[in-house]
Amino acid sequence: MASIHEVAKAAGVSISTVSYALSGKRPVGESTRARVAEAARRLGYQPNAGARMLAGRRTQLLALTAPLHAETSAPAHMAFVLAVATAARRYDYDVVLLTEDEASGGLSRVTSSKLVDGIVVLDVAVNDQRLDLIRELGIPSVLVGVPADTAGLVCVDLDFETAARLAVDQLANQGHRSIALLGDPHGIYQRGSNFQQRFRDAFSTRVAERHLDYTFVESSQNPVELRTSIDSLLSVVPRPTGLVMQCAEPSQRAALEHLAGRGLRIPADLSVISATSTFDTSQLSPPLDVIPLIPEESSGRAIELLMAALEGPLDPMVELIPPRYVVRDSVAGPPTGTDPVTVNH
Amino acid sequence: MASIHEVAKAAGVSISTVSYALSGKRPVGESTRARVAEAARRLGYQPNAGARMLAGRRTQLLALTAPLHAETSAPAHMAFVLAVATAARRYDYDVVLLTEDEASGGLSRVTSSKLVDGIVVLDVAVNDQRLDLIRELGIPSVLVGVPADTAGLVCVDLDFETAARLAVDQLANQGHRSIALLGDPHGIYQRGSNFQQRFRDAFSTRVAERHLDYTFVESSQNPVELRTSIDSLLSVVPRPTGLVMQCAEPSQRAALEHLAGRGLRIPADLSVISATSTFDTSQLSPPLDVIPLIPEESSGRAIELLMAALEGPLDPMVELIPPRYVVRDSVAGPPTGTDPVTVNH
DNA sequence: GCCGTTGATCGAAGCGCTTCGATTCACGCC
DNA sequence: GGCGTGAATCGAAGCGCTTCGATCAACGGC
Repeated sequence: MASIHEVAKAAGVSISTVSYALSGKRPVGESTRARVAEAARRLGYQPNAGARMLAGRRTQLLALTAPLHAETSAPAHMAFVLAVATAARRYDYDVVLLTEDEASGGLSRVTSSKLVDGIVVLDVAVNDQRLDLIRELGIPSVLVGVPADTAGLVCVDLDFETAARLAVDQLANQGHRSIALLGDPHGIYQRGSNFQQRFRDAFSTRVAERHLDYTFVESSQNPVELRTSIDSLLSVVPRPTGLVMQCAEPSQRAALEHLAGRGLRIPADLSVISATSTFDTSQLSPPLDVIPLIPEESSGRAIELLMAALEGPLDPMVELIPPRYVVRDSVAGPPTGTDPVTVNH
Repeated sequence: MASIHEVAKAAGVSISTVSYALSGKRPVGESTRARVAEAARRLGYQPNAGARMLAGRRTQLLALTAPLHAETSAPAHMAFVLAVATAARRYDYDVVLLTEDEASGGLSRVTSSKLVDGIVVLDVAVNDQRLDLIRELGIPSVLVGVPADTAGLVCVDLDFETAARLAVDQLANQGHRSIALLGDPHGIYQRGSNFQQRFRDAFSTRVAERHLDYTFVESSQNPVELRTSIDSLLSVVPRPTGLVMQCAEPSQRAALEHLAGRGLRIPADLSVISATSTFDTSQLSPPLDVIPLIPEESSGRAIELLMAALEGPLDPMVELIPPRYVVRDSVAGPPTGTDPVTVNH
């Protein structure tokens, strides 16, 4: 509750000296600085946020726009929201959460009332309605994700195309000739969620380049449908010997489960790679090779860029974070002809 | 970008008149009010947030503190965060997100810098470290959840005790004499998440009151462990004929799945109730009877109370929202002796 | 020894809004 | 006809901070 005046009085200096001593925007004598710092500490001084916004040019607040459809794969979203908030704090920024219905209205509101210094856009759709607004708002903004039209935008994301290639190549290099991709449920592609589409498309492109047999199936929350999908995968001829799972954690768990039930040993009978997963695959059985999607990484980089944009205009760009391939115990060469597999039915 | 001065000039009045015309805090002539409103609209006037905070006594900002441990059952949390933000907007409030590590530090910061008018506490632990701080902060606050010590606090939550009783009674009244509860994974109880404990404890109390045989097992993310738990449930003598699932959606799905695999028909062989679920159980097979936990309800009420607290001090209280029981197709009487069940092994 | 310099500090002007008197004007009453 | 009354409007004082000159003292060079 202490104001800058009280700190000034306690330290025996003027309020402007307090301001400079605390912000470091002008040199202040060492002893003075120490006295001010001590007084501020002792009084528990916290600059009034409103006054700061009004007088300064920074509000120390960021807008975080994340639709957060209750249905969407929430765990991953949550991790991103969390990561953005945490990263922002490293720069002394707090985050104002803008959701769903308010997506566009909220952005104009917090922008024109000068509540926030910048915007982080999460859960970017391929054709996102928020983007035109972002473009015309002219306020520093960074997207985590890559929409169809990136003109005038700063985007950060994992390089899903490379990730897809990495997955394909890993299997191809081990000698697999027939591979499969277990993607997300239909609704996710349909909704235009950007990265799943990018991954899937790059995957099929790479598979063609490597001249592999390729099967794509969508997963499902419904275990019966999921099993049907997996069964249909396994009945493809030639049977896929490599599987990439790019879907939510429960689906990956359920898929492993079902594969085990079908008598398939991983990696002896089937090599499996978990792709763009935000969870810990070392806890699965077997621990899966994984190309992780690390929310802290993309979000952290997004905040870095946003902070740079606050200093001065940034050129539009799309920054893709190189994926990593983590080896565990789920990939090997394809089963040899002399070691035929029995698939339970 | 228009300021109140420009609106005043455009409408040919003083800035104070603009302020009163827009806020309605003093009577303004009808024609004047119309002119002001029109000018504001035409100029796209949005009051400067900082100036408002500084001059007024409201910041129109709420702190939302939600640990959001990345591991915790995220989907439900997300829904609550979303619901709070949405409810706040109905009162023209925005929400500043405070997470994890920052839980306490963040609260002091946004409070003493007068950034926020009030606090919503989510994901309350039985013994939550944030609560002492909340108590001494003396700023309007509402918890969604009920901690062990509610002294001096305003809490809102579903009445989990009644929900538990409702579930037990529903089965007991149908004639079931042996029932089981499939709870959350061990870690959740251990972490002190409040409502799961309350539900479990009330459940066992009620079961004793109704003189039923009772089995409790924890669930697991790991499908193998989950199945083991369920198997151990089913081998209890007398075999439970009623099951209440109070765990995350994937576990409920997996459990149903496994039960079907074991050859148990629902509700013919086993009656099942889904409790405190935030998802749509009508999409499961079979559609489950459910005692829903509705984030919009608790969060909405929390915001209502918080708004009341902003008007004037509220007496500490614990407001429990009565649960509802939704009938679908998963509960019937216990199997009769003449209709013995074969359980696959 | 005087002046220009430089570094440290201060004073004051806002930032854009809310809010509290004060003012103005039209009206009706004695 | 003067005055009280009340509604409508205005002016100005902050809210607590940042920031831009201005001031001041100490110092070295001539």
